[in-house]
Amino acid sequence: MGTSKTEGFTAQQLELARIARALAHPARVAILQYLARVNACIGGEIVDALPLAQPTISRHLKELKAVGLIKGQIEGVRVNYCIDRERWEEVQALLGGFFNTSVNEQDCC
Amino acid sequence: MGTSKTEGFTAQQLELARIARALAHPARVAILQYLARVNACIGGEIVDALPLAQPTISRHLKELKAVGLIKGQIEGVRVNYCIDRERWEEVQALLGGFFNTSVNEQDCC
DNA sequence: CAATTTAATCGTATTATTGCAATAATAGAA
DNA sequence: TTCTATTATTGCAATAATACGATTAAATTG
Repeated sequence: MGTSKTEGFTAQQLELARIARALAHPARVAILQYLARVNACIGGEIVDALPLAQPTISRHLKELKAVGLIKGQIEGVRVNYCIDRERWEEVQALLGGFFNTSVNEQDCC
Repeated sequence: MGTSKTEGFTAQQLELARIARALAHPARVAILQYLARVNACIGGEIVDALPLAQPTISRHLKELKAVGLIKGQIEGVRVNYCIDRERWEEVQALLGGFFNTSVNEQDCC
């Protein structure tokens, strides 16, 4: 049905999936890398840095904002975007915890 | 257009997005957690453990296999699934590297 | 105010994803 | 071989995601 079932899954599983989905597009990965690399908060130069049209990037920014990974501050005509460091570390910890789940040492198949 | 553009992005960005997409569903997160938790390789009990129909889970397993996070070994009528530990650690390192990107200390907006 | 600049939203087209019922495929058991 | 058990595949239907042109909104400038 195109819609993911939510009943029967834990809040953590849903949260992990939600975060992963936010990262599940090269443009959004690129945006985050760009914002992390540039020392200052950068506005619409993101559009110049990516091979996508402005409305499309605006959409991707919106999705990243929705999961809290970035913030946008209106500054006159421009908008300064930056990574939300607090949330960034929160997500890092969540994903780190997931991947640190003890995986059996010997491959079993 | 429903299809992500791939030109203009780095191989690493595409790979990260591909991995994230594999994790972008609670059922797939749950499957990985289940396989990580259960000490032995478990076959179709996954179907009993999740609130989804068998064909749907088969589909999710296929996607996890496609990114290499799990392996399936046919054993008679059953299939033993388990996490591919090598790939698991590879993905862990990739995501870890991504999130360890130095993010500016002071929030800028 | 009019013009400009920048970002967001709308409208639309196209493709992808999700889910399940039905069916097929495969291997072992009777 | 026939039956059973288990997993994969197919065939829909519904919804989500992606992309971009056109437009709108908001603030600044002249």
